[in-house]
Amino acid sequence: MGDCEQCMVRKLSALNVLKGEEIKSISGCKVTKRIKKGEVVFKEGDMLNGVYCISSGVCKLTKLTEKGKDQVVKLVIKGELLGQRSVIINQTANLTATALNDMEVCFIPKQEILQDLLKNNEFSFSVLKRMATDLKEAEIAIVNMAQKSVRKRLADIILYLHNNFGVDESNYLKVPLSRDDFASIVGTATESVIRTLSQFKKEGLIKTSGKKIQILNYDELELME
Amino acid sequence: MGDCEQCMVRKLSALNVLKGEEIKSISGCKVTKRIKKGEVVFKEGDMLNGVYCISSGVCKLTKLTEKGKDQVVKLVIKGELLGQRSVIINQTANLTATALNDMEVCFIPKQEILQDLLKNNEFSFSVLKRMATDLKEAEIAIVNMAQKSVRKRLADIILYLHNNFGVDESNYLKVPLSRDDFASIVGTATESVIRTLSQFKKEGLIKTSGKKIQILNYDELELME
DNA sequence: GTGAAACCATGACAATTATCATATTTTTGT
DNA sequence: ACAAAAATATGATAATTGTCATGGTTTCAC
Repeated sequence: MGDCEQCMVRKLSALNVLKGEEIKSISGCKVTKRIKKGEVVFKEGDMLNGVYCISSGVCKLTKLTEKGKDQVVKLVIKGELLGQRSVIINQTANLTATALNDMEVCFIPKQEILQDLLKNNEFSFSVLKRMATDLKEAEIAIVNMAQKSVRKRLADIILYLHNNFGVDESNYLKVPLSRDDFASIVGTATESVIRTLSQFKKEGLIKTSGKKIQILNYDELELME
Repeated sequence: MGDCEQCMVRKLSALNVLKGEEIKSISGCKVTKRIKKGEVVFKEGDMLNGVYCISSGVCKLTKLTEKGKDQVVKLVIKGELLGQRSVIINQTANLTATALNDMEVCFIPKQEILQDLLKNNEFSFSVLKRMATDLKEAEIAIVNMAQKSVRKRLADIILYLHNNFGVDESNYLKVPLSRDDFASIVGTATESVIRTLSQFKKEGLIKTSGKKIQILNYDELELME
């Protein structure tokens, strides 16, 4: 149960602009939770009683399609808030949040956040800016989904994982995604992912070891049309 | 040059929560513009000096892909603000706005909006709620792009146009989209749109007259998988 | 009104992606 | 360590979608 005032993660998030009093208040009512890999933080349709500030770990936000498949909409990382949108518009969650590795999150009750939003203009402007950025990214995602091939979308997500989540000591991507996860990010069949990764291997773009992936030719992945 | 205080369109928008003083100030500095069908309001990459409040007409927001195609991200209608995101995060426009029919818009300078956002908490919370809703819709669009067939996406947009923009006296869709526009909304080739519309005609789902489209079987368009 | 330009339509074919079947490998629980 | 379960891999084939070519229609400026 750390002190929010000192928390480095908070300083990365929209909560960074909160003042002493507000932070003390959050410190007093927040609840720290550990979430294991594969566990669900909240589900599409849940009414959220607060937001989650991610301290460590990575989480996927998915939406269930009519065919019963999951589609990943966004990967979320330390320093981002989960569930803020549902709290702001007071609706049930639009997406399901599932941990991709072990996570630590701080749960902050809804009324605490709403109170700060209404009182502290700098804070609501800060949340507004984050949301504007999220919206911009979502728009880009729409265009990519609509216009890029499965092959290119898969190359893109590999590069994205490399750039945003880094590599381990032997240069393999850190985030452990299954072929199924890749499929639901790219929006394609699992077999298509497997086939395309095999193709990438043949072309010397990547190499794999079990489910781990290492980039061999960054530039060509990026330049792929 | 109407008076914003009385403006019904403003009352539909996020500007509805502004108070007397603020509205008078906007009334004094806003500029009303007429934009003809096909004209560009602003272009991807432009630095916007304000936001546009749409009084009448419909406009498409597009993004240019690497292949040089336009992808429609959103259709925007009376009562919505254009360019708010760019103004809030102080970046160049991410999308191009083009009039689909003759439009009337009110241009409100950036500093006016920013000043109100920083001073009036109710206003920034109102904008925040709108943006949260936009984000939710964008997420749904990502899932639809990823998971639905061209055939279903085309059916969806026809239903959307019917529900949101209505029909004329002979039941044809009011918004005049070309096959090209449909293609860049659905994210497919123009020929695929034409073919699929022909298919819909054969199946008795729609009928056409020139470029105008009329829905004959709403339910089946909706139930299509 | 008329000719040019833009738009719509369809065929033929190629490329991409999905689906189903069936091995093989890796991971996991005990 | 070992069996069961899950995940990965690959082939065969079908369905969807894209591309190129070509011709007919509508729209619009003059």
